[in-house]
Amino acid sequence: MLGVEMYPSLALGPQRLSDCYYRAHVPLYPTTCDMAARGLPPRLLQPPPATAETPGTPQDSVKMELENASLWKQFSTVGTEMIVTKKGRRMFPQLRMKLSGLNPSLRYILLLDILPVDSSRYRFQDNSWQVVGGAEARLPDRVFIHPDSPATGEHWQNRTISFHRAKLTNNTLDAQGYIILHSLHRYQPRVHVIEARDVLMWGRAQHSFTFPETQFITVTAYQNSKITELKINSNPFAKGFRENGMNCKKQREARLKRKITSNQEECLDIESCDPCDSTELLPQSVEIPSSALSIINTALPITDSGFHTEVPSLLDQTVSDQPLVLGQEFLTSEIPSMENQQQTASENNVNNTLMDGSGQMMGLSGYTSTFPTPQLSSSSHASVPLPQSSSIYSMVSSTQNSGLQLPQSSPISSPPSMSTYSSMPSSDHPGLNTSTTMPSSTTSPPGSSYPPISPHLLHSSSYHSFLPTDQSQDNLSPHTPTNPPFQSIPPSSCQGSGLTIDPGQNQVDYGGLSSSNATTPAVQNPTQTAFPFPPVQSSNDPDPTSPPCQSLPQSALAFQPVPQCNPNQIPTPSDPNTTPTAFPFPPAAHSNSIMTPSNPNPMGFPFPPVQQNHSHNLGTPGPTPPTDSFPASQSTSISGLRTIPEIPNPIYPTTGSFSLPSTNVIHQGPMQSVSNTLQPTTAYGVPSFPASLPKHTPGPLQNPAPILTSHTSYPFPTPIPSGPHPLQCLTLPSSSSIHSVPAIPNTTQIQSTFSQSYPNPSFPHIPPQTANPCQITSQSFPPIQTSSTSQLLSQFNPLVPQASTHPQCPSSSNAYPAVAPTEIGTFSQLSSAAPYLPDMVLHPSLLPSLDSSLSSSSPPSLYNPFPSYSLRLCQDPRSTLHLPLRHIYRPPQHAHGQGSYFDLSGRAVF
DNA sequence: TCGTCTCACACATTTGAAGAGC
DNA sequence: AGCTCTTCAAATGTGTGAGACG
Repeated sequence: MLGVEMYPSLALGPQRLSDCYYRAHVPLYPTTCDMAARGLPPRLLQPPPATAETPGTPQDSVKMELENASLWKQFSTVGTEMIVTKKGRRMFPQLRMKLSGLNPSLRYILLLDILPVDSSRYRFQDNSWQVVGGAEARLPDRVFIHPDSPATGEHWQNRTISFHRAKLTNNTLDAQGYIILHSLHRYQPRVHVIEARDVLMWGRAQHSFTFPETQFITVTAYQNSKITELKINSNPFAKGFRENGMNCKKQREARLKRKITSNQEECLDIESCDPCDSTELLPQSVEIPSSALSIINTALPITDSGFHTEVPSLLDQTVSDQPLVLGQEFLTSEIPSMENQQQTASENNVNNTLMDGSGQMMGLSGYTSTFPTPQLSSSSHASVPLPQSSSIYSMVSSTQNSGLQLPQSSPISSPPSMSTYSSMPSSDHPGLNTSTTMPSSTTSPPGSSYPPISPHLLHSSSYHSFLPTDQSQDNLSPHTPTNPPFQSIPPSSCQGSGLTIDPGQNQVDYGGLSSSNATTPAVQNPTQTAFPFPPVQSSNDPDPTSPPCQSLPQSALAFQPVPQCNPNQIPTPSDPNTTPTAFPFPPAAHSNSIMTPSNPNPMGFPFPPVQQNHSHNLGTPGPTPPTDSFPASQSTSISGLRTIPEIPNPIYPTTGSFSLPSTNVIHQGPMQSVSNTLQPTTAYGVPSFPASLPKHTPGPLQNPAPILTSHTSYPFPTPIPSGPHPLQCLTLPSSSSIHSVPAIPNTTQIQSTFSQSYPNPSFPHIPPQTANPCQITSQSFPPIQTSSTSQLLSQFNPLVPQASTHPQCPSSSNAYPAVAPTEIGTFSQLSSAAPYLPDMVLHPSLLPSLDSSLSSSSPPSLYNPFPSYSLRLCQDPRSTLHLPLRHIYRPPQHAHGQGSYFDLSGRAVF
């Protein structure tokens, strides 16, 4: 799927990369879809189970470690909150990771996307996060392309990879290319590593990694004072708010007082107009401030605010013996190093070390006590200790499938180290559970404060990598609902979603996600679930509007995320300190393992656990490597749909289509079988839309389903004769996307938007005329897959065309909010109009700089900039892919902006 | 009334340009 | 002329609190 077309910037060179944003039009969910999404259980989203990996693939060894895992864990323990603003806000902690196992000589592109964990909306009440309703319509999926992309494996492996440039916004009309998220929703960042051997050959191998501890809830203002404290103490930019900072509470209050007093004085002066009076007043005014200060000083410590004395300044902290509530000590110490730079590896290490230590501290009861453990409704949840170490996971591991996994949880709970965190079994996760039974669940259990992160997620290291296996590609069609994997789904249950949800139980067989309530013990046992279930969910879905089946909801997709963490899969490193390694998505086999839902987050993530489902995945629990890597799993990838969906198999299916992880992918052919296996796995998997989608969407589904599947797999018409186009193969599994399935955005819109809005500047070279209308017929455009990435990919695929027609997909970019299926636009405009037909554009100047680019942390480029990659916009005359180019535009950007964003959504950005 | 969001604010950090020195 | 280093200003990032909005 990925190709130059998709990421033209890549071809162009580093600068371009940084500057360019790609917007794929992925239509927002159709309203119907949204609704459906809500209904869907999180599980649906599970990652595709890994199928057997191709043993030989190098990819197998690909590992990703979250460098600042300890910091993330600290936040997750409390319940990570990320500010989203209209103007865009960076994430903190930053996503910093290290990659290993890449072929040094091959080029890869790294993508970041953020998936909804569930279909719930949260509210911070009683010092905890509780589900208060269904998630809002899914927003257009956007992908942030690491500015260094594409870069060689050597490049990526020799430095810390940071996505700090990525920004989050709640502005649905964002034109900056930032990642659009809803406030008060829970998300899971996911990183994709896509092999780009050649411009034309992208996506041959795809790995997706997710780290449970990086889950967060978006907010427009911090809700939990603990998070505020952590942020202030950890983020260099917030240094001013530290106790010793000039902008700390004391100082601010003092200033305020002074201000007030001065104002008063002025007023007095004005009123009195008596100089004498004013002079007299001065003293008072002066005093006031001082007094205020004194008061403040005394008071501050007491206050909850982060500024307490408790929070030592960095210096203090290091010195202070006081136990930090949240492990502040650690943070403080860490902060400096971290922040300052972007991090040299060494620094990172140091930081990590520190962090780890902090993490441990956090684990301490002390902390936990502070933090309200999520109360489960009834029962208790075993508190889950934070798993600092991967080890926790290990415990979980393998269970089987479906798991219920609850058992797993048990293990988790036990971990001594862990702070008392109640971890909900993944299944428990409110959002996830769709089951009707859950209703209660929907209401978040009072106790559950933060919905715990799904266990698997918790693993710090977890990750799912999807290896694109051949199968996956072909098989997976994200949307294909019917796919075998999902077949299991009872009609009653959200049919559309491929997920099988046990209506009664709400379980979704679907892969790992599963969580049918029934199945999973946790689920069964309400108490266990720490997380409030999202109201939305399925059957019970309160939302009248949402069609039952449709429920597919994005949310479902969103949920998926968790799977990855499948404890089983994840090796739990014995050493807590060890940075979690992200593993590639577990092979299908894992599925079993994955699901260990129970395991709550080792981390103790406050978040309600995502369901993992995993049943499918489960399978492979066994081997869960220790935290580290799971190469193998990848191979199986298919299962992984979610995750990255299917990655194109290395092998490249003849078709070349890149299947998106989306469920669709799964469905496809071979996949079916796979799917079965996969489903369970899903840890993370890309949610399969298919199921849901198809069913729900009336029209589209029919064909669409197939089509969709195709989507995912849309082949790229690559020049390469042999196989499917690599690019095609790339599927980003946006879990969500899948759901969304979106309709393909209207090409017209897209075109117009892009071309017009972002005309050439970025791509001057491309001759407008070139645009080949034919290529991109609206028709040709398949409905966009749910997953953004996938969508993107799909879009690129020339093959896709058929899909385009899909009525089902609500496409239109317009849709952005939700597009009615009918609305789905054609891309006709694009085709003809497309300004960018260009065949190839070479940007010699740019090329060189690739590596050097961006990331501050990153060292100079190690390799020559893709000499071979000439900028070829439309390599394949046949391809319909031109579209992508159009999407690309140079972000308005601010100077520093680096990194590229892909907007998967169909909406035009402006 | 409550919850949520937006905005302006002050401070800290980062970045890049300009200048000086070699 | 070219390079390196330092300085400075601007841009950017950050949390806070007041106010607006529904």
